[in-house]
Amino acid sequence: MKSAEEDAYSHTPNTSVSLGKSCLPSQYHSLQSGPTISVSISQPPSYSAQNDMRTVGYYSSPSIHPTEAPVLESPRIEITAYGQFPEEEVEESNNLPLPKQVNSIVTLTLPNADGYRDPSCLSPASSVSSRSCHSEASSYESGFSYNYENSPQNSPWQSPCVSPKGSSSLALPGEACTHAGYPHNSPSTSPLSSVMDDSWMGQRGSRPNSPCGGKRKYSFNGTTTSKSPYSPNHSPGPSPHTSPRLSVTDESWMPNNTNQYTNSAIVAAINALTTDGVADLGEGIPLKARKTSLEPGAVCLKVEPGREELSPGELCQDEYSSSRLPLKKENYCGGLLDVPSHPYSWSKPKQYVSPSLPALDWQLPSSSGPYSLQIEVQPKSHHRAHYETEGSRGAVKALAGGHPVVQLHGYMETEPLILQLFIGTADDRLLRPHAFYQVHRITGKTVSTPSHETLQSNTKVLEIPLLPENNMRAIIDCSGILKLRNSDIELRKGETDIGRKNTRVRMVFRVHINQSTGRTLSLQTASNPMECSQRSAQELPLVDKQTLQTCPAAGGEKMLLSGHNFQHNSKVVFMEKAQDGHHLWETEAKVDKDSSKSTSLRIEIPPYRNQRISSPVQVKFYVCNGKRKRSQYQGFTYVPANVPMIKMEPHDDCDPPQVCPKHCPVLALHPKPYYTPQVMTSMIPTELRMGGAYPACQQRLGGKPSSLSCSSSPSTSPKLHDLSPTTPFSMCLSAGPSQSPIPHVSIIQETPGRYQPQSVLYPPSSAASSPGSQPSTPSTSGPEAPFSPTHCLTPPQPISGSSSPVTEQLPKVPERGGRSSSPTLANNIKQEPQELDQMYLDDVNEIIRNDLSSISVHSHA
DNA sequence: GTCCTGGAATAAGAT
DNA sequence: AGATCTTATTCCAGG
Repeated sequence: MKSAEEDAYSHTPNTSVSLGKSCLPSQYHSLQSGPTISVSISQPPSYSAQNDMRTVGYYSSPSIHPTEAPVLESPRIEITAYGQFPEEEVEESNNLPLPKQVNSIVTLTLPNADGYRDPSCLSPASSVSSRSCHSEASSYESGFSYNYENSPQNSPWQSPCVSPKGSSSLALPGEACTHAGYPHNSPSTSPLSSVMDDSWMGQRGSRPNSPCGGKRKYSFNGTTTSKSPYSPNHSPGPSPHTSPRLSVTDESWMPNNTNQYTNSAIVAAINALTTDGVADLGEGIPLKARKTSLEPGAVCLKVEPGREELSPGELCQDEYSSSRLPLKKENYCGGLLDVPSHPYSWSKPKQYVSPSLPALDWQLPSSSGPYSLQIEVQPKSHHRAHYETEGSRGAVKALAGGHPVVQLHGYMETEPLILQLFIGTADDRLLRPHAFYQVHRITGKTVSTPSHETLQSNTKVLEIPLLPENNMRAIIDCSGILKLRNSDIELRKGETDIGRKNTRVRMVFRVHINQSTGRTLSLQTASNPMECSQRSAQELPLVDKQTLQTCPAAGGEKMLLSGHNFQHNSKVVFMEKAQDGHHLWETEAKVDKDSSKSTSLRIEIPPYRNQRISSPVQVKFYVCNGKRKRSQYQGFTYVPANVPMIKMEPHDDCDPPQVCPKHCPVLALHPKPYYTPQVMTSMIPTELRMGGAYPACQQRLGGKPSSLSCSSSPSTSPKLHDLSPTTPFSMCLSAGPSQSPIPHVSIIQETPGRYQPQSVLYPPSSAASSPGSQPSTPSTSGPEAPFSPTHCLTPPQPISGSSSPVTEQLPKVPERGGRSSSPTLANNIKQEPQELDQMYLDDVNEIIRNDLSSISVHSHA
């Protein structure tokens, strides 16, 4: 079977896929013996499949072509969808589960056969994990490799910001399998999947490692199979065993990349054609995630009745989700999930009625004018996230017991607001929704804070009321963290981050304040990083705080490190790396073992290798408990002995400002020094707002406000993001070419092994929506491209607004191709590192150095 | 019975 | 290619 299967995938030049509800299983199986996959959807979906349809439409779009696949030589999969929605109709087909078109044929061109399948990537039937296949494919395709070396922990912090180039043909088999296996989308309940599993993975171990085969053994039992495999509604699944989890990689997770017609695309298309509302319920949410909140038979996210009252923002941003919602509720969630009664009524109109809210990956300020969103009580640095296969592991707690607390200061209105919470990344790149973790709503007796779960661009967002009577303060005792399987996420098209060792997250809070001017002010703040893995939490040292940020080159000063898992024999190593990642210097600091505890280490700053430095030098240090048990890098700066205090600009790597700790205690306590880029970036919007254009160096310049250095939140940016209804985010999409005279801003971020410049582009509108405008980042438009347009166009305001100077929001360039589905995505293009040749890199660095230099000089002056 | 947790077994991956 | 160490996931069991 396996061999046959592989064969089919490997050698079949043309694959015709027709999705058919009833025949899928068999059809799919036929695959094993034949080169042709014929899956037909003969039955109109009885669920909302807009997403899927959209996806399909996207894929079926004739204008889209895999950039890398030679059409003539590529294997082709023809999807004959009966009842497929035309792309244009998808959006308005909320209530049109039935196909408006029949026999639409989607022809997907795959990379040529050779590259199309990696011998090592076995079919689902094989025991080879798709993950490995996929991962390999991804890396391979991306042309990058993860260099964990750069980080003591091999951290994810360095996940490459590379967009997949598209064809992960290698993964095709697996994905195809996966999807084919769940033609009906109802991942969680689809009996088909069970069938598939049984027949395909029966040999596999209980551990699903791959999306392809990832199924728990218990799901193999025949009972899992439901009688009505095809209808989510029928989802038999009373038994939890029913599809414990399906591959997260369902179409919903697949970003649509223009140039990614790979297996993923195909699978996505297939799924789209066959998926029912269930699947897309959590379009971005892994089945399991949905499962957590579902009762048997209900395959959906915790969509409470109140869900209907999606915030405008949501509606706007996730038009698809909003459109789907009704269906979902009606079909699957109605009455199943009730929100605990709370004083706060979710049905209450949301305060932020702005049609367009900033995408989750946009960098927003934590304060503006009188308003300031602050995390009064930080969450513990460790929180073991639960898998979909596990029960909840409870709400995130605060270090001193209790739960995190967030408060909006400066808000004097009487209108309640909504506090949004989602799980963001904690690496040294721009804050963005974490691909491998999702916020998980906790309910129960112990939860005092009402919450409401929504979905925004594939990211679950918890909405919590901020009430004036509570002083706009909210106790976050309703938020847990769900871990998605790496293999599932990594298979998502456009996803460039890797899950392995990418276990740090931050809780990101947002609030949207409607101002009298009619504008909406969006503020955001992020918590300190939290380690979410069991092992890491137990073994890896973690530095939460450091009492010093800088010290004279002579060293000798004492610094107290606060954190976790410090050991008696913990070592603290200071080191310096060159831009190319080479170690320039490394030395061990003296640890005062007598005064050190598991949560604190007192060390003596070692002298810098060069006592005659004329300018501050950025170095790093980490705590080491032994081989492979190192903390993340912590930033530190050596300053010239005779230079008392300098408000330095970031180094080439854009590290945080080097402010003498003694002069800025707050900063000194700041646990994470590596967020400057975000802040800097966040500054841009203001510039744009003010004048439209901003100098390329503005980020560097603007990023240094003292407030920044003392900001309690790494992700917090000092600038205001004033949203105006008239300037919907979407406008970025249609932003006139006349804007952004200087659309290109470069910043340097540390990446594995070296410092790499990142480019943030604010291309003209045309570029934004034009695939071709994003040469280096297919993923940019990829994952969510299909949705983006809608999203952007959703704003009630005429796009004319787009002609106005770019949005005030600073669209952060999504670093994770698959993540941001925001329309802005299209506008913001992050050039992939690989796109920059060293020469360019050098040039950029040089320029920045010069700028910084001069700035420093001015500072001194 | 459902949550929460803490631990740990085990497979997949990385060295 | 095999051994060994890590990390990711799944399971268990107790409160």
